[in-house]
Amino acid sequence: MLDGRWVADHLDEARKGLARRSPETSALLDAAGPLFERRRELIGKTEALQARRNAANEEMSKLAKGGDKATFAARRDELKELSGQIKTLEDELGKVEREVEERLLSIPNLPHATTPDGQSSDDNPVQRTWGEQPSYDFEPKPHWEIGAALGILDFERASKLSGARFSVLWGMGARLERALVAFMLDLHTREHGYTEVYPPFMVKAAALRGTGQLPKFEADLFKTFRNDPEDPDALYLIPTAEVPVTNLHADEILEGDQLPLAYTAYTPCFRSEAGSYGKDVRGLIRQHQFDKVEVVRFVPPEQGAQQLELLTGHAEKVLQRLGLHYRVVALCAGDLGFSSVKTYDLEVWLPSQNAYREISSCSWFTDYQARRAKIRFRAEPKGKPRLVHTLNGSGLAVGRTLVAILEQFQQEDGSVIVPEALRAFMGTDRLSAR
RNA sequence: GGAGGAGUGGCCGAGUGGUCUAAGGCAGCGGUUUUGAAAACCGCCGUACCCGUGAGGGUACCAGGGGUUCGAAUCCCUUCUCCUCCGCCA
Repeated sequence: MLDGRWVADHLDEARKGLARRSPETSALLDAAGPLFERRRELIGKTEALQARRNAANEEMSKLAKGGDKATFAARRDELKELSGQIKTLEDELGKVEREVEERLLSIPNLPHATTPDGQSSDDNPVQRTWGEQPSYDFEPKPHWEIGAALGILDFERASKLSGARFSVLWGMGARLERALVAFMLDLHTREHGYTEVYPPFMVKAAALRGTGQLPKFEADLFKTFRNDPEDPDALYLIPTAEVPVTNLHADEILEGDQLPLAYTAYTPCFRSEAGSYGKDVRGLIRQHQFDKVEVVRFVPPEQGAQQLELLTGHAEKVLQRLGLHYRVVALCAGDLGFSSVKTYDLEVWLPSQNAYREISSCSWFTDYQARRAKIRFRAEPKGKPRLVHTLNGSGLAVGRTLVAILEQFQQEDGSVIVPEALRAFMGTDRLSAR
């Protein structure tokens, strides 16, 4: 979340920044100024009375020992009155603070100066393109046809088990999924310096609040409960490893010389995607459950911008090693994720759709997540704690990588060439129907 | 799931209603001493927020929330976490 104090002091600047996302967004600030003033005022009043009570307590302590019952009783009655006033003020202050907090939690981050203007994904400028767009002297098939013909992809049985938007991988399909996870984790740990993490796949609401999924995006999540759907301790299935991995350091003060911290994690991801029905109804592109290898970095604020380039490069390396043609776009302000100030999407080429499709999203959150999750560090051993900057990116979405491999490396006879980098894991250089 | 026990500052640990601003120790930082080091001694040593240009002042926080009281780390209720034993179990 944004710094409430900064927002109160820079309302115009904040409003301008949010307006780059959308006009409605900047309206979220309208009540912020007066509310913050009210908070200040209440803190002043409350603390003044609390100070009086503290002073009186000392006196009461002496009176209690002195044995002057009458004076004691008189003072006690006065103080009862004071305590009542304090209680009222504290309750009021609590209400205002909760309201400030609630509002701040639903205000998105301010787009970075280098984030391009624009309203939708159509306005995202292409930064660079890697590799040659492959050409085929036959009509390239969609991955679900290729997968069905190879006997490795099964949506009918998945539907029997779990309904729409689930999939079953068979045989070499399942193995390819596993190979991709292992390949990606190996690359990031051995060559890019990431520490591998295996986190829980279910988290508390606090973790989701820390990274920004809650309170605004509850509808996109799967929530679990035992008896009571409103149970405040109910757990959610993670929509991305970003959530458990970023929150690993919630409520911590890190030492400056530990930074940057770099973690990579494989997890399944669970998304309800309530708003997206009708899109990508066929195939593996949009599923309620999918695998992803994520990379997450905790860095000093000064390094945020350069670390985004570094992290994006690490995600790109996966595609490069696999030989998959892709491009990089910069998300425009209107298309930017809630917590991000700047995001690069990697888009892989899908010949059957004659389009580039998102396979990774690499974002810089400045101190927005760190403030929510209270992730701080000391630049100097004795220095004041400061908020870190967090970044993360998919490295990569595994299911979509599998899709890209099937589609880009498909052959006219229905077989699929296995990329060099995966052959040791797969034990073969080609997937064929038998 | 059942029965017990526990949750204090980076760590250990004292503290069961009023010198409250949490004893003491360890670790850490600064200094004295020393040719240097160790040891010893002295000092410092949490976080957030509010007021103040500043020096500084104030408030809150002893797992979380609520309550009793003039006053709570200390009593009561509740949630969570951890430990021990029993049951079940990949």
